[in-house]
Amino acid sequence: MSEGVEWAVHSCPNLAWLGEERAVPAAKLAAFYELPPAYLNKQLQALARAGVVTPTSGSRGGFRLARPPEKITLMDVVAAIEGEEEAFRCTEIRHRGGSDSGERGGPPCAIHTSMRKAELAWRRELASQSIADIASTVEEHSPDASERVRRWFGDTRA
Amino acid sequence: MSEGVEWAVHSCPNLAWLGEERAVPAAKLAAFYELPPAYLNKQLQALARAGVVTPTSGSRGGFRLARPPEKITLMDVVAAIEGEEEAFRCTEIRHRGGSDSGERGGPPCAIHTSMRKAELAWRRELASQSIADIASTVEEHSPDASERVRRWFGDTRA
DNA sequence: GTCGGCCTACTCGGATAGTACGTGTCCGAGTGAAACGGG
DNA sequence: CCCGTTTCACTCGGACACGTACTATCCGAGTAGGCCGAC
Repeated sequence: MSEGVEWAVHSCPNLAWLGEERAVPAAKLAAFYELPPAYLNKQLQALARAGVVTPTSGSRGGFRLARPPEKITLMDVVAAIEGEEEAFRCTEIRHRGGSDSGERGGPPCAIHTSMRKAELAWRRELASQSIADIASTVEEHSPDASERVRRWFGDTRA
Repeated sequence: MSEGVEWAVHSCPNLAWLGEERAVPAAKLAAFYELPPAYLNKQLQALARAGVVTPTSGSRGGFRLARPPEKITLMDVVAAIEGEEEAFRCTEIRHRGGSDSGERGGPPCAIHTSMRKAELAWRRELASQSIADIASTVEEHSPDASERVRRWFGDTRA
């Protein structure tokens, strides 16, 4: 799995804490985690294309969450970066060479079915957890997290 | 996910139907599915390293299942090809730059925990399905599958 | 007829190129804000 | 003092190199089986 997924998921709770009315430049988020600014920008662009965040150009521009953090799931973020297609691609090799029984389609590919079943379990688990859940868990362990984030992103502004 | 996973998983039920006392060369399996022989051989080598199949050299050599198909899970095969490490790698970016609270470790990374939870659901689902289950499902839909496989792999031998 | 040795053909196994995708970087188009000047 | 215009700095967005890992291939080491000859 791409490393950009980790960056994108980490960015979201910060955007949530900073509120929906405030835009954060990719460069500032990158500085927060010491990441390559241009490359993090690329990942945020992918989030924007997927409708997870909304971009704003010009001065005081940046990215903000497109909807309340309760409505954004980990599945949304992962799908935005990795793509919607399933990881296991069935190329129907059972219909090739000596294994071909002649009839196309017919019974579904048992292996494809099994792999998809596992992948659906993964997707279901990711879809059951929202950015708000992540933010809550973090604040539960360190209650000053949101305040620290707000201060850090506010300091360099003044 | 690598395409080799599909090839490896498809190969296993065939090895199961052909019995444990009979070895099948990689080249013959490749011909069965019209795959690059040398490359399929590479995947089978990975299965051998993981202890899923046992290789045999020399004439009448090849690969056979290392244990009964009921004891081989999809997880075993996928892990043999893709590796044991989890897909989402947490690089602890939360402890870098302005996000660093000073204390290493401390509370577990909430994002890592959530991603791992989803991945465990995936692994559990894969581990719950054996090669024997796959073979049974296939035979349920087309009862002559095992017989056809045995005949095809036997024909070129005589 | 049987046994031992040799030879051959066949198999895996790892080392070696080619290619697609993820990683990282750069510069330009567009925009919003702020500064400036005139009314 | 207020408003319109201009300028400017800042942001995203897509186009451009680089590295790694998957894909594909080839050739050599090793082995099991079969053949041949001697006993």
